[in-house]
Amino acid sequence: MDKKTSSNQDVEVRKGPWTMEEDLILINYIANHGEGVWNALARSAGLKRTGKSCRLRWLNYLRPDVRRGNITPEEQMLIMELHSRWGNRWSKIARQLPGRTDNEIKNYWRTRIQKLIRQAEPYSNPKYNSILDDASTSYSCGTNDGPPETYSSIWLDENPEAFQPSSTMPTESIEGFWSVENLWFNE
DNA sequence: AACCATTGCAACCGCAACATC
DNA sequence: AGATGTTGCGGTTGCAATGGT
Repeated sequence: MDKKTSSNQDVEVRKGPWTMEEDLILINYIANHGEGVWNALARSAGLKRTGKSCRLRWLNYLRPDVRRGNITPEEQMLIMELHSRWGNRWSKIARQLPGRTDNEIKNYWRTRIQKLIRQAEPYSNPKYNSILDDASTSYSCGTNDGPPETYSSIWLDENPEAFQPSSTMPTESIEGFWSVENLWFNE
């Protein structure tokens, strides 16, 4: 799983989890040269990764402004709200949540919110089923005749105690920011 | 303690859109 | 106008961590 050889001409391409050394190389290179054409960047930096892989790693984990973990109740509400409006437009949703990435939101949706909705299913409210159908495939974008009741209202129905406005935001926001040290040693 | 099932998440893949030549 | 390369997006997979028995 660790190393593989790409099909084109003996160019060794690493796959799988990034190492700390690779992260540091990428961070340092971008710090010195800025973001550029990712394929060229990967070569110039001496990384045996595809440009695509470098871009993903940078955007999702290494960028200084990326917040990781601890999705707040406010953010969860917003995700539900926006998903009810836009469907699986993860990058669009992510732009409304500073520091959050489309990948994180997508994962969060699949692992947490879908589970939440499924748990609500036994109550056999038709709205849950329609939401699940839509969520598992995709919304037809641009239609603004969205559901009158949103996910957030459903979620609040199920978790009335969970949302306490403005209680947790400041500290968690700060904790969400990374450093190379806590990226690799404190998690 | 050992095994199995489930969960959460990082990373990859395929595709479409866009840019450049 | 077509070929080629790059970027961005959404879906999916693989695997480590965790929980349950």
